[in-house]
Amino acid sequence: MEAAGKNFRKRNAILEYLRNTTSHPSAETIYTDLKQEIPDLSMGTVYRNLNLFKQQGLVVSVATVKGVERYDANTSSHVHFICDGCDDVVDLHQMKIPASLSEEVENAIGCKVGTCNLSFTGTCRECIAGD
Amino acid sequence: MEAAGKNFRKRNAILEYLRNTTSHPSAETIYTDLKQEIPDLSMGTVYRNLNLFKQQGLVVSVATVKGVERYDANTSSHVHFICDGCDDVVDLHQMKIPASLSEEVENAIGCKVGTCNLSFTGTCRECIAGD
DNA sequence: TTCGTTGCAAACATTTTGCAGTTTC
DNA sequence: GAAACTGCAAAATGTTTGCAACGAA
Repeated sequence: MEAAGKNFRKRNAILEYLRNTTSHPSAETIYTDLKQEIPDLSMGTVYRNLNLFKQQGLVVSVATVKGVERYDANTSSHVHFICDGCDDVVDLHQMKIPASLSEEVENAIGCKVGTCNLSFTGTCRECIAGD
Repeated sequence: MEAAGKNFRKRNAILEYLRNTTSHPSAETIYTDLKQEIPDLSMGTVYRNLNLFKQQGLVVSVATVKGVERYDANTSSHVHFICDGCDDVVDLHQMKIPASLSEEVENAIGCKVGTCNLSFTGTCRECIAGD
């Protein structure tokens, strides 16, 4: 796959894990889940690869919830709801961010915009019910 | 000021500091700056009071930039631009978030929305110039 | 053999906390 | 004296990194 690449089993497993979920997991969650199929996986590998993916633009960090970074392989900018109760991060695909907003920001302060992030926090339906 | 309150000198200094700036400082920045007028200030006090203010709704955390939380005494929801180069967080008062968006989210997934956060990341004018 | 990837554990940075001392009422 | 605030330092938490070992070309 890559120029001088080798031994990608774990790297690919981490990327696949992220591509097959919409739950915006933390490094810890990825590690714990993958550990079951790959017992000799280490946290260092998870973090190293997550940072690599971020550099390559394959993965973005969508939020930091209570001090913990959350990752997403869906890199197109979309809207999130973050529950203060259960820390769930859910996609709101039905809502769109007008691309024109980024230009508006660039014109306003003369910057170059890379990403745009819109998120809501509050209490999710389950946490309201469970009280 | 408060029911059984006492000895608010440092607490008030921290809150005033936040109210007199638009720079969205970190706990560390607040500590370092205030330390000059209050030499016997400690980080514990800064963190303890920031968390208290958050609980009371006097202060919000607007972002986590490179693992460091950033605070703002302007609790009305507004838009931010975060520079990847110098980590500056700047207000974009000219842009407004329609309040109707929160309702839209609540209707979409049956949650209760508390806050709404819109931010852009990229490179600020100074960092573009300085390269 | 060479070079990238990994496990492990130590290092690091940020934030929280326990405790004893101080201040205000 | 009671209750709240604070300094200090230790602890807790999340993340990064050095190093030796491993695996694929």
